[in-house]
Amino acid sequence: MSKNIIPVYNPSEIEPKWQKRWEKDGLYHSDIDETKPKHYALTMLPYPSGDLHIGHWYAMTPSDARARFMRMRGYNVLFPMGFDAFGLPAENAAIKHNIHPKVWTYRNIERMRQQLRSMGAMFDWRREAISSDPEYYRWTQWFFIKLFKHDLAYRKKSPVDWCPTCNTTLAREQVWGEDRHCERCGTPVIKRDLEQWFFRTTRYAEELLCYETIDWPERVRVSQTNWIGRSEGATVFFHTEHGDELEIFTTRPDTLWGATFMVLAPEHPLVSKLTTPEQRKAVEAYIEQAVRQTDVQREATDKEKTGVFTGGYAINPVNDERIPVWIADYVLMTYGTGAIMAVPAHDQRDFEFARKFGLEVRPVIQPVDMPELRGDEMTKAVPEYGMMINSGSLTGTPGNQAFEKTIEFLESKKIGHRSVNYRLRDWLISRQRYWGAPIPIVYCQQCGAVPVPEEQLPVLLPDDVEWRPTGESPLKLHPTWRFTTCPQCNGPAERETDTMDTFMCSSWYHLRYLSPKYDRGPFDPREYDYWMPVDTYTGGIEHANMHLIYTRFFHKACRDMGITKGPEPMLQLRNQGIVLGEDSEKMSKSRGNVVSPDDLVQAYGADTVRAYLMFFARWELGGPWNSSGIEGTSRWLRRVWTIFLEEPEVQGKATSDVLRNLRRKVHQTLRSVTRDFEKFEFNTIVSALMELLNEVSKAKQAGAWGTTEWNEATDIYLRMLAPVAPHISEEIWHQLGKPYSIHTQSWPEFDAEAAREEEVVLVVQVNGKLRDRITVPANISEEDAKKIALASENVRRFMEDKQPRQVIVVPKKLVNIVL
RNA sequence: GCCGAAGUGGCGGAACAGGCAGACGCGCACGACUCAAAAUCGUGUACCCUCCGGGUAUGUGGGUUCGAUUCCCACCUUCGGCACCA
Repeated sequence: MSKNIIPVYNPSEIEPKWQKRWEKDGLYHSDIDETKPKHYALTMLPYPSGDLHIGHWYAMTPSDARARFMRMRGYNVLFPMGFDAFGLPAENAAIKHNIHPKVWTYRNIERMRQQLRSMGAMFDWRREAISSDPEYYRWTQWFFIKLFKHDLAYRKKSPVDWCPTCNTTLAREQVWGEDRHCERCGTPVIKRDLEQWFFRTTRYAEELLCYETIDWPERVRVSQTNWIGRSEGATVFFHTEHGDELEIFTTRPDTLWGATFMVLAPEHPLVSKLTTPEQRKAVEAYIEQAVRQTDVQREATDKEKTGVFTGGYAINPVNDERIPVWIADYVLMTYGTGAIMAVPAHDQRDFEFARKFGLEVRPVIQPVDMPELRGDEMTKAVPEYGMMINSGSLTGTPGNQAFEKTIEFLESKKIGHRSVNYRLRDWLISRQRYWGAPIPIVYCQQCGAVPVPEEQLPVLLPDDVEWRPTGESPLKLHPTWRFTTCPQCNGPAERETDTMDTFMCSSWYHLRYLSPKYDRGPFDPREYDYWMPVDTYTGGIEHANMHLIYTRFFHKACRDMGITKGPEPMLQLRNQGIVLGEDSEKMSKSRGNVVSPDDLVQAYGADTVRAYLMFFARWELGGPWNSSGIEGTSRWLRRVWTIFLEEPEVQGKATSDVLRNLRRKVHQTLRSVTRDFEKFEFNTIVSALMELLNEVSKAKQAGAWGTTEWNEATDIYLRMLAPVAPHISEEIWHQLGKPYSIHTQSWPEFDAEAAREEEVVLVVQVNGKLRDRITVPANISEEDAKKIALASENVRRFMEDKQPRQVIVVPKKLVNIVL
């Protein structure tokens, strides 16, 4: 029975109340403050699809909690939010519902702003940036021109991946899976030969492999390293019989003497010249079918090798041998030089090809532990290193020197050199779609591709377009937009009608947040100097090889152009996992397993949803949703409410032991919660707070209410709760008459003395098996611990009068008696 | 095939530095309150046995160690990524 009647915990009343108050007071405004250390906490910005998904909550609320924690620890924290608002879904919705992409997008943004506000996150909305605003994409275009002027953007005709459903080209990173499907819609892509704009990401391949200055998860670093795909080897110059240079890349220069033929990609420019009249028909037929095939068919690894002899020959520069030149689709035009030397004895692919077409297999490497290799008897290639044989002057070179010696040989003869190749390609940024930032280039018959002068930016996206997809850029179909005059010669000219990949917009949004209204540059340099780099970046792992490579490239390119500073844009990265449906499947409307955060907020309140999202799984792993589990966090917050607000009948009667134990538990929890916030271990933060509440509740029953210890416990508890559940903590804080706002309070001070244990439970083992537990003073000596353990009746029973061979004492933990 | 992550009660998960396996929560069972139910509060809850007291358990099999969920080796399963990259 309580003395006072308190109102029930009603989140739907207190949450909007405090959200309005915080907004009105500008509680979460972050401004430059040189007196405090800064902390730029960034969470990946959402695409305005129309509804905030539980996945957004899962990504954002723990990030918010941690940003709040950092703020309480004395940092001046910037935690902004915005929208990645250009992109295909807007156009698809436009087509489906006959609504303008712009109207659709901005309507969604408005709705999502409301949903985001319901989280009670500490977003500084003054810094909101929307990538489809002209004042934003003006600077996206400005960056494009900078890259263009520094030779980091170029236009090239090349076979590119085309999604027939989305009617646009895709960057390589946007083509996924074994069947090479479109990242967005799942349609297998096809190849088209198109003039497209690229950024020279490959120029930064080497630097992108260095992660020394950043604290990023291993799995992201490994994934990027694999994506970049560095290979060390040699470039070697072969020649055709006609004297044309035929450059190849190999990772095994030591096998050069075993090259018995060469293979070119069907698209290789020298194919036509090499082909003899007798072979022309067969070669052309092969090329035609290769082009017709999808990449899926062509690049299937289990497919039998196919190819055609060109009739032409090349000269191997190491031994002047004349070897036949073939074409085959297992050689890709997009890697290396599109041509290889084939060494069937030591490369499995070349081996399969040679066997199928009856070409010579000549071993030139003899591993020590293998019987002598004979080309006509081998059943598979031998890729291991070994002693060089049949290799002219290098014959006899041992395996561990073969690579280096051959490179020295090539360089001294000037027929090749050491080189490094990357799997990474240049970033294709052209999109044949409407709803994106127009590429600010004008084509003039006299002057060629001319960048739009900076003072004329932005190149505005017209509203009156036909956005029905035709395979052409919608802007091309606009009656007037594309026609303009050349900024250089004033002659008639046409605008580029492709728009930019939206990953371009999201490569620099963290900079626009700094000063979204700034109009003298993409960002205010004062803000940049104070806030950058981003200290903590949180978001989905799916961006490991896309956004997170692009944004690093972008930063490094800008650094070299004098726009940004430092080696990296984001110092610390942490990824959350994915929340699956209750059926353990990916959430989707068609499966009917979508969890709506709005419904949950209505039923339980934002604080409960936040706490449950932190509690229910390890953040970096995610997992299936469990709708009954949320009852636990809901119950917990209701108990927090009554335990701290409801005055009990029993007061001030607690024994000193009870109070000492309460203090100890409070400070032990403070230690673990602090540590877990630092380590992004949100689930144990919530469980530690639940555990402490159980202790607090017992102390209350034992009469602790009203004591100094009780007041300290309340104060520390609410401060620790504040980042997790910002509304209820503010409300209780307020009702207890403490000064507004709890969110501007500092993080509690840890008292090591209070947290200290005076007694510990000593575990006693005999031969490693638990036989007794004895409570002893924490500062017991090893000798005494040993004595007490040996005196235990239970222990004596299992010792069977034997003498211990060894007694291991782990201070404050255990005694193990080994017989 | 290659690379990465993960396998712990009925379920989500915890275990900081090699030292009590299963914290915290869900679920379930029983009890209190109630005319009753909900809510709330309390107690219990890995499995097996001969239930006093033992034994067995962290995907599987080995190893190191007084002692292994934790370290090492081999393997299995699930998930994610890459895939003829010369």
